[in-house]
Amino acid sequence: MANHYDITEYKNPLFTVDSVLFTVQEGALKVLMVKRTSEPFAGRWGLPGGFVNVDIDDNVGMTALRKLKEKTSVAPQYLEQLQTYSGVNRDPRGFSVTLVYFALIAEAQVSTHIATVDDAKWIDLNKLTELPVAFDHKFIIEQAKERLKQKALYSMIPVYCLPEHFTVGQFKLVIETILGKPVQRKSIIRRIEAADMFEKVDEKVKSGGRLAQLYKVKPDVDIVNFERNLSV
Amino acid sequence: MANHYDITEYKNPLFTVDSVLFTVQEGALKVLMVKRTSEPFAGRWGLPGGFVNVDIDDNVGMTALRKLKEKTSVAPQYLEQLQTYSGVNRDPRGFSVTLVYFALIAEAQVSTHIATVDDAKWIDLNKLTELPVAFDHKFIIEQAKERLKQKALYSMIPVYCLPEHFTVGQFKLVIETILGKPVQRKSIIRRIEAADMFEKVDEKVKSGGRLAQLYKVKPDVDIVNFERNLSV
DNA sequence: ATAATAGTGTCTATAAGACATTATGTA
DNA sequence: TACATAATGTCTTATAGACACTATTAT
Repeated sequence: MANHYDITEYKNPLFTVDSVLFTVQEGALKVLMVKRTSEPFAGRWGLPGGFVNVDIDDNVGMTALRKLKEKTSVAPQYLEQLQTYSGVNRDPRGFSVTLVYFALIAEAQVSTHIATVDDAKWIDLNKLTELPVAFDHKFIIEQAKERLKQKALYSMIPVYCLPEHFTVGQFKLVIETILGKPVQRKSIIRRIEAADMFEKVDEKVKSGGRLAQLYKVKPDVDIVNFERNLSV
Repeated sequence: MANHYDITEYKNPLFTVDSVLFTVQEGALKVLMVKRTSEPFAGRWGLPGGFVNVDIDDNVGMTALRKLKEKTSVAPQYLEQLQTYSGVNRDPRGFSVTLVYFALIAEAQVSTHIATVDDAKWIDLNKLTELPVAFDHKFIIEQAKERLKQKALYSMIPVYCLPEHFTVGQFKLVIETILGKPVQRKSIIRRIEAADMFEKVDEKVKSGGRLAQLYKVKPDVDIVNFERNLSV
């Protein structure tokens, strides 16, 4: 082919796909970390991820899902691209590029699986400083957390940390955990109504007081973005 | 090294960096396109970009800047990551990954340079359908445009399509061009004051009526995000 | 004086915050 | 009955939209 651009002339950067999978468990924001068995940073904890397998992955989103499934056994309820991190110094093997995904899941969906493996576990974001972490993953997790906090202000994505059926009280707790501050129950109810993403389940559950209405996400709805943030 | 992960075992995906550089010129939103001289898609128009040169690029942001500088001679006033696009079918050479940046520049900064080269030109977004475009770049440009519109609702980034000194009237025109609908002059003035990103220049310019106050961006300020969108 | 654009004043509309009130469950 | 949590009602607050009004320039 004339003018064919021969890629073998170029040193290709190392390309990997990692994911920051968040959940809310016992009123704490947690992130899934994996104990590394191979160099570099063997023995330290890092984000679940790895290399693209061009023979089985149709695109890099599938790489992220495949690697997450290896650790959790299921696909996350929410997945979007966060950012790409790159540099000549972030990996001792040379110039590296990591595409990082940002994911949410209900803890109950994966708790039994996580409990059975010993190389993956939920790390409380407030205890991340104590953990020996590989690469720049601590920094990446902080950026992912900021994105999550921002999105929690103008969208309902925190619902993807909840089980299929959930109450307003549970929703409130998840949002408050993510934001690190209280929000008005009334504001959440108003948004549940305005978003038109949710429907009442014909069932109520105990709550310590009056029975609480259960809600679920309507099938095949998209995330609604509000025009205003909750107050910061 | 024990457990060293040998990357030569893996077929590495093709990794490139492209940029969607927008400007506003004569009341129209335009994007910088480059005529491709090499395969694939030789002769078609594509986004400015190319392969990382790991010997001279410290990170992929520098790749984007280097490639843009080749076409415009200057660095854009605003640059951020848009998204990564990937797939086994988007490039005939095989599985490819493109990290796309999203950039803004004042047209006056580059007009003379663009005029001297014949492989790069500004394409009106409304005339993009007529142009033979390489890869999935048409789709990518549409997504970049959506991001720009969204950001114009809650931030002042459209200012990066303006020259160093600008009037409220010019700012208004740029925002309206990006959003494709009129906005209240008053709303812009309110945000200019609230953002605390701008300062008055001790100079006014002709406008067809009363002289218009010039503004400029304060040095080293960050972009302010508002808690509310302009109305959609 | 007239037209044109800049800039201000101010009323309305919308959605979030605050918080009192009512509802309904358990101990 | 006491208490706890759910759910509603409603007043306040903040900021954008609408638009009238004033200011200043050129012709």
